[in-house]
Amino acid sequence: MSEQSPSETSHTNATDAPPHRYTAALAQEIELAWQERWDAERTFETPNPTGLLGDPELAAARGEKLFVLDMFPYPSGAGLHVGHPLGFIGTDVYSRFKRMTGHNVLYSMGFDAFGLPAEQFAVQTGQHPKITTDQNVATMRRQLRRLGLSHDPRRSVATTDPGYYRWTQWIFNQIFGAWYDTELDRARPIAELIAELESGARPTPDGRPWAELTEGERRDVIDDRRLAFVGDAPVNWCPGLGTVVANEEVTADGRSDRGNFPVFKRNMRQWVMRITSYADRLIDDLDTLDWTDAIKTMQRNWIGRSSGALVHFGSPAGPISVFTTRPDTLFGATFMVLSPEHPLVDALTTPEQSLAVAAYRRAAIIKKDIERQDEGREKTGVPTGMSAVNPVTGADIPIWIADYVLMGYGTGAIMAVPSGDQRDFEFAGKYGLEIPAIQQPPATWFAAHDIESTLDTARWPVAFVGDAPYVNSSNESLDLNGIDSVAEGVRLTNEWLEANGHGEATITYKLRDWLFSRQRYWGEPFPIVYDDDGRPYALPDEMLPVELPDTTSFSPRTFDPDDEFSDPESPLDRLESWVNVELDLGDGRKWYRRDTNVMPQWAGSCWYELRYTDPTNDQAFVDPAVEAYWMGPRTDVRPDHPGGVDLYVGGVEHAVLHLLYARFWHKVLYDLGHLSSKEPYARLFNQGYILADAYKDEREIYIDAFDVEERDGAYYHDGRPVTREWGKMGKSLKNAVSPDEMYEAYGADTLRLYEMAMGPLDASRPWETRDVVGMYRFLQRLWRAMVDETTSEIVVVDEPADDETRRLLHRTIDTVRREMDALRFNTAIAKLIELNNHVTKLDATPREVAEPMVLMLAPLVPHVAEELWHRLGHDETVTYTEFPVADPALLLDDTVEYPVQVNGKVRGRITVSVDADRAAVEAAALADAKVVAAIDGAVPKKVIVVPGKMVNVVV
RNA sequence: GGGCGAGUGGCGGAAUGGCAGACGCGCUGGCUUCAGGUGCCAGUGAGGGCAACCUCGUGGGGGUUCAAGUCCCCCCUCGCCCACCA
Repeated sequence: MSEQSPSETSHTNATDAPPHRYTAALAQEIELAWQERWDAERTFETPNPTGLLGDPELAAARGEKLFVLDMFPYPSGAGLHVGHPLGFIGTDVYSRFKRMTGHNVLYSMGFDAFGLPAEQFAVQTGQHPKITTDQNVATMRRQLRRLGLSHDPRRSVATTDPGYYRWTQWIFNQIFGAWYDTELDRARPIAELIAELESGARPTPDGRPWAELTEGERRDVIDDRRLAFVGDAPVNWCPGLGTVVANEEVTADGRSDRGNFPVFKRNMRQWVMRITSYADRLIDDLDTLDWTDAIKTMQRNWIGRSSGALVHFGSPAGPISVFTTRPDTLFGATFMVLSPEHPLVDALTTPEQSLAVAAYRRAAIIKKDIERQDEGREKTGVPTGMSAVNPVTGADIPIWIADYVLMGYGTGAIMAVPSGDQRDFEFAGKYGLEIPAIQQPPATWFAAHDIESTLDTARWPVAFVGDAPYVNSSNESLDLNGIDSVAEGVRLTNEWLEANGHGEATITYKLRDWLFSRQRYWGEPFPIVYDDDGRPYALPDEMLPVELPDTTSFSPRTFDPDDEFSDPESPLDRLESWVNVELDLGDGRKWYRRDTNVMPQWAGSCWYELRYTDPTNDQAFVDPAVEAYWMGPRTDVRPDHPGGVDLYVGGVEHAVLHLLYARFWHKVLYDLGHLSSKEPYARLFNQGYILADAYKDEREIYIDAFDVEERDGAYYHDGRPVTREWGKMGKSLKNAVSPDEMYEAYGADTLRLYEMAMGPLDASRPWETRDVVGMYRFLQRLWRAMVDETTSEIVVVDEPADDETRRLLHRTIDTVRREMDALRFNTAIAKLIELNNHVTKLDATPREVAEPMVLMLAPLVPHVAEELWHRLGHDETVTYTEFPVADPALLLDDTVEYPVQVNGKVRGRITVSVDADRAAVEAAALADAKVVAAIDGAVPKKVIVVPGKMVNVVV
């Protein structure tokens, strides 16, 4: 039975739509069939140039390499909503487009599956996190496949797979086995440091010959230099989570990023990575990256490089160093302020002041940052009773403590220059401290503050900051008076400080070293054991991976969130039989204790893009030739191209954490000679978010957004008024739309098309379910233009297209190619709809238009495009079919229409030959009846002709 | 307080300094239908006019230009990031 009769149709179809209309049911049928065929034919497998996935001939035939990457997801148990795959659809469209324009595209998807949520879910349900994680990964793979994403399935990785984290541990050992050579400005293997120490080329810290050091002393010297080391340093202890966390995971109000528990600064022995050694390179190499300025600025601010000077002030407790960006204002430093946590506070406090100081310190420590903010910027502090000596004036200046000076930045102490710093100015004003003028502000400054020009600072409303001549700024050997440049003042002061041993120019960073250990279960174990003296040893490669031991006791020990003095306890500590291990590390069999920390969740995401390139390699984390092929520097793109992924798409929320850590690891691996690329991500594109309305009732509780009714601009739920707000789509706001609903109603191609059409990829935009139907109608019109809805026969004709249609086709090809290349899919879609709307009006669709139209749509709606391509008589997948190329001859018409403006307003339009010269265009414009009427007899002063664009007559 | 970005119809959004509002939603009218829906066709920035057309119009105010949504200055609003960083 090949034909259906009309009568059958009306009985079998409740909606009496024609039997072969492009409906949701047909879309689903097409989509599932093609997804199966792609799998069966291994359509999206991408050849490497060599190695296990190597096929050099196919790789060459596919064309130029292109590596397209998504930020890989965390496989949560909640399932996807339509907001999640926005970026994935974008990269898929781009990858498919690039395959059709002669590129060998690496495109894969992995899962960032270690971390707290899986563990917390496991604790709640009693299910082992491995089980729930595997289930979630499987679910997510299925959901992503249903969208038709063209990933190479062989290259998918999960960070929790021992075959993957074996290499995460191996990289850790590389970092552990490296030190930073500040002269060569790169990391080097620790063996080279030992060789230099042994030969005497590099002196030991205390100058004694290497041979005279005991074995223990040697280990201390070496361990002190490692890029990954166990340090006893102030860390962020979060009792509520039962683990320490990195600075980057602590919010501005001193709470944990996850869980929102209080975080306390405590000294503890923890793993630390020396990311600060790379601070300059992490800033400087941003210039070589094709990233948005917004993200680059965030990274620069986070690293927070500022140049200035360390100045040493004499005091009864010895020299106190302060950091300042304005050493030139030293003559105006009339007091000094220490942070309440500063180690010298006790030594600098007189007995008379000790009660007041102790009370203030206690209050400062208890006060949470959030309370400090509540109090606004009102400065508080107490004097210690002692004084320091200002090195340029020789004057005794009082030492205060105040909580506006932070222990975590600079040296935790400042020189206070009240006339040149607003905070110091406020503090001095409050406590009646001296405010000598050291610069003569310009008249404009006084005018702006509406006061007369005076050096009486008591009448200034604010401190002065900027270039202005110095006054009161000289001693016997340094004279800044009259100089009106801050840069020059800084230079002269720094010279003087260094010459007189009172200080030196220096650079300070906000970036701290990276706290790398966590007292949790669901993470990568450290490949480290300790001997009886507590010294760490990296396990040799052949003992990797150190598998996460199976246990039912994976709950972390958490504490009362406010119990600052609790101590972390790793779940792995409880596994005595795993912790104690007998090994031969080249020194005979001995007992060791394993490290019981796990790595932070960021570890696995620091290098996953590298593993995509060579996922099955069990000899190396990546074959150097494979890495060089996919990620090597592209000097053809720009001379200082650092290499890396060609396009990385993800949300802006990873601006500092993941993107900084991954760059750091990549640079270490580059320094150690394992990589050809200096950076992991050459180009970064931040996609927007899908937003949706969310509604709260009177109790401020979110209510299901789909039960809300709108009446006259107000919103109601069960008849009661609710308030509308705006947020990211998600379960917590109760406004998530599932992709399954969209497949059911329209199919995956419509969903893909809608997400790409709703706006530019980098902009956030609101989800509107009712708008989706527009793209569905477009696909129906497309289908109808090629397939008879009653008979399912192809209705494309072989007669040539008329001239107008052909020209429109080629203009569309020209634009769509450019727009897709620039990731502007929304405008590409608009052009394709225009073309289709034109084709719809023709009596029949010419093949010469139908085929390129299908090919142009293939990246966006791959299933329906494959189906139409197949029905048009092609056996091969569209995936590697060449994308249409516009014929330049058809981009220009024989005639061109010019709007004619009179004084900037359009008054008429003329049509002239495309090769009419300026004079001819002008003559035609001035002859146009409407233009003549608008000019109304006046003599044109000037006629501007913009060739191909327009004419403007000025009268 | 600092940095970055954005303000265009009822809505999402288009516009290398050169015809503002492409494309889609919604809305209005029509065709199809017993009907509803679906589908199709046409119209749709505001105001005026029977009409051809005219006037106004891209957050507000100034400026540059033959020409400004676009460039410059000031202001307002919103979003994001950082925030007593010495």
